[in-house]
Amino acid sequence: MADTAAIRADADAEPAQTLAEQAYRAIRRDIVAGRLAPGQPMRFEYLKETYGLSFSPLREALARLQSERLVTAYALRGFRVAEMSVDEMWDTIETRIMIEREALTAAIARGGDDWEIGIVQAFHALSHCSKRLRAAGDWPSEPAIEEIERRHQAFHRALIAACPSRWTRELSEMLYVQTERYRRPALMRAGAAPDDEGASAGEGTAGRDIEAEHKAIMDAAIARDAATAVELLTAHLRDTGRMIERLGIETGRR
Amino acid sequence: MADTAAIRADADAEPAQTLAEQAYRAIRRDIVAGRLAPGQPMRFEYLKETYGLSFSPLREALARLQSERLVTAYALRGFRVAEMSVDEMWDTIETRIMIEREALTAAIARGGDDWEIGIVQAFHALSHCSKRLRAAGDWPSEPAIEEIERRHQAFHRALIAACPSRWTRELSEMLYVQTERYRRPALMRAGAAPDDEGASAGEGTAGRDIEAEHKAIMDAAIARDAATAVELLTAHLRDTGRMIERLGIETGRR
DNA sequence: GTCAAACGGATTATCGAAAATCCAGAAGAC
DNA sequence: GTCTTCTGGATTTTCGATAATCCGTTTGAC
Repeated sequence: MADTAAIRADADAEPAQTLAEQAYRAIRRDIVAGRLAPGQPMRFEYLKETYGLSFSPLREALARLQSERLVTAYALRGFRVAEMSVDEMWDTIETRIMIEREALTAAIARGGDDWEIGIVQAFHALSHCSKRLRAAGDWPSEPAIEEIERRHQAFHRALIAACPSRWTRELSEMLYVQTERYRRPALMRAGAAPDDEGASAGEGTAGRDIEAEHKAIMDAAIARDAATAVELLTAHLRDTGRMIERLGIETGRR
Repeated sequence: MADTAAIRADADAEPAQTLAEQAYRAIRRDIVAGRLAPGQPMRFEYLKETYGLSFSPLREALARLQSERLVTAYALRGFRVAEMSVDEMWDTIETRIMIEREALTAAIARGGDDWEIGIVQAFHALSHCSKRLRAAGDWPSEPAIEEIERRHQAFHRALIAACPSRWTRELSEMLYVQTERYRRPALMRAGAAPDDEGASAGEGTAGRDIEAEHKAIMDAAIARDAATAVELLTAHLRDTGRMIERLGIETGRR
């Protein structure tokens, strides 16, 4: 059944059982969303106030985020939000491409019905959500963006869900978060919803029809055309990189 | 100059500045060496006694190790040493192969004199250390094994040191540690030094001449023969996997 | 006899205070 | 005038105690 895939589609579906987990998710969310600016020192006084937690769970959260390169630790001088740069972005994207090519190939070779259903489902969930956002017309709200981002991640996750290698899937996940950290603030600044089609040329997405790109990848994957699917995915990720590069990676301080 | 490479060759060269860092390294070392058995619960009472530290730094260390999949966290039920299995081993090895193929290719394409010198240096350091160990004759001591393992890692790190992608290098490092966790206890149990040649067939290394394998990889790399180097490295890692599989992955409880 | 609820011991997660460390600026030596 | 040393305040790191949670066992009901 597609149950598992559907349930797992929403990342962090399970409630946070400990404050440390809660802190970890909240801080990660804020870093990825750009609410915590790159290089910004993460003073405990500030974190305590902002997240309403005490030292211990915050420290544990930062320790974990350090391993994922979202924060940088300076011994005896605290933590800072990890820096961003064009070079790092390309390194992240190219590494992600390397891993996801492998993952997608494996998924196409081994995916069953659940896998196909999961992809179609995730695609439509994303597409539907995206349309509703465009229909609303005005500037998208924060929660709306959060939701569309979750669905976007769910789609990319669904594509490789049938890859049997746990390491490959988890590394993909980690690098997805890293790239989202670049993509999302760039698009926000450009005034487009993160997954908007950008019908007007010269806009944030520069005339790309991202929904169509997703559909093409999905179709190739389900048609078991690994070579095409992999090339389309690679192009999709590189195009996004170039787009971000055009829009600039500086993020708005708060 | 090869200075940086030489200095960095010894992992964890810099002294641990905080107790949390110290705890992190010590526990990681003990897990990889097999002194902490897979699945074993990591009770804080025990950890406090063993490492002479208090809750906070230990928790922080475990949080980091969790990200590297060396310990598993169970919400409100503490931590356990991560489990091991043949399937996980092969997943780790194949993922490492995927990443290191890319890394080695890039390093061969871009490596300069420093890189070549670093490899030769690391190879000889390992080989020298290995010989001395064999000359000693008797059962190798723990510190001797630790040292040879450090040099072994340094050699593999030197091979890809010229790879420009930081993500690729760091993921290699992480997966190296994971594979060492399988390789080392298996070889120990077989009664061979971790990098022993195993001249007697049927021994732990089953007649492999590991030093020769390393030399062949090194020679191909320095000759800038990427295709050969990559195939040799792949075979080297897979052979090690098969060897571990033969020796079994159960580790001795303490 | 089987099942569910409740108790008690053990363990973890969290907190807030205490100790250690760092940084910037002032005072002093050359 | 430049460099070194000292000092005070801010910040991090660490600790031990407290509160919350879990698990195995017993008790009681049906």
